[in-house]
Amino acid sequence: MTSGQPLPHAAEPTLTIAQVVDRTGLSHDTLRYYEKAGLIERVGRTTGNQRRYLAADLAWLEFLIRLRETGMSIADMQRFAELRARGDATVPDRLAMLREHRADLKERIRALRRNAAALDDKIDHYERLLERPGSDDPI
Amino acid sequence: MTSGQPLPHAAEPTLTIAQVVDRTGLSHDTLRYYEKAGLIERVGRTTGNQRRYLAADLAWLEFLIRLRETGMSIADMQRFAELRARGDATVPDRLAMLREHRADLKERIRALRRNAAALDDKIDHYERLLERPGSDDPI
DNA sequence: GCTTGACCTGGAGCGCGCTCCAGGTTCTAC
DNA sequence: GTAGAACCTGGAGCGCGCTCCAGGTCAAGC
Repeated sequence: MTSGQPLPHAAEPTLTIAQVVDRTGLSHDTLRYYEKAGLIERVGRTTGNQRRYLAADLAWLEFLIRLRETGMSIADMQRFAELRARGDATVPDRLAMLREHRADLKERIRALRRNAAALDDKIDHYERLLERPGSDDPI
Repeated sequence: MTSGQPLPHAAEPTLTIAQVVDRTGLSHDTLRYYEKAGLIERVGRTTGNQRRYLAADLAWLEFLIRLRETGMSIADMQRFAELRARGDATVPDRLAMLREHRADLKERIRALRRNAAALDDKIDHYERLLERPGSDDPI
């Protein structure tokens, strides 16, 4: 039986801000901005006041990045982070937010696919225009 | 044989800016901004200097809206509009732009779908958390 | 003719999501 | 101990895509 759980009181490995920049692709400034904005709870510091990120911080950042990439605003991410900070009692609210975000996202994906199809048609039109020049060029 | 072509010298019907606002969903200010930015060629005016849009203007605006909805920047739309203004010789360039835009768009759609799937997983996680409270809540 | 609402212009302002800066502190390697 | 890199803070600035404003002109209905 291997030990899968972290040892209690074992010093958890931490990451400097530069390491988090490397792993997430976020900039130093964005990481500080997210912290200042309350998207991420105040990260632990060394005695010299330098940030040290835990694996859990990284996982949360990666989740935030996913929310951002799917078009969630900073304001909504702030709401979500605030709910999360209030603990398990807010799980239903968080679930509702995620479900709504997912519904929006899927609708946006559908709209993009419709637009992509229309773009395909426009491209076909231009291709025909190249083959048979002199036809009308409405656009 | 019905006459499918517009009669030469027939007064083409025109639209006021308010009518174009209604049909496109763009605001007065956005329409003026697009014209100032060169996205749309200077629209015809009445003797009193008020804009009158032609059906072709509307079609072009609708195309611009599609480009915008698929994430094209104003700067790229300006490039496209400029090529269009230079005439048929630029069709190959326009086609290249549209093909590249389509490739970007399809990649973004794929990324969104991946993120949507991950969001589904996260929602499943929260749903299980609601059913069996007390489990770990990593996020 | 008058009123009222639609329209015109140039330019300033705004909300978003960062990004940059100045000036100082801390850490690491030698 | 020291140099140089990494890090800290508050706050200003920026690029994008509009949006608003002031101060005027024009048009349609009575």
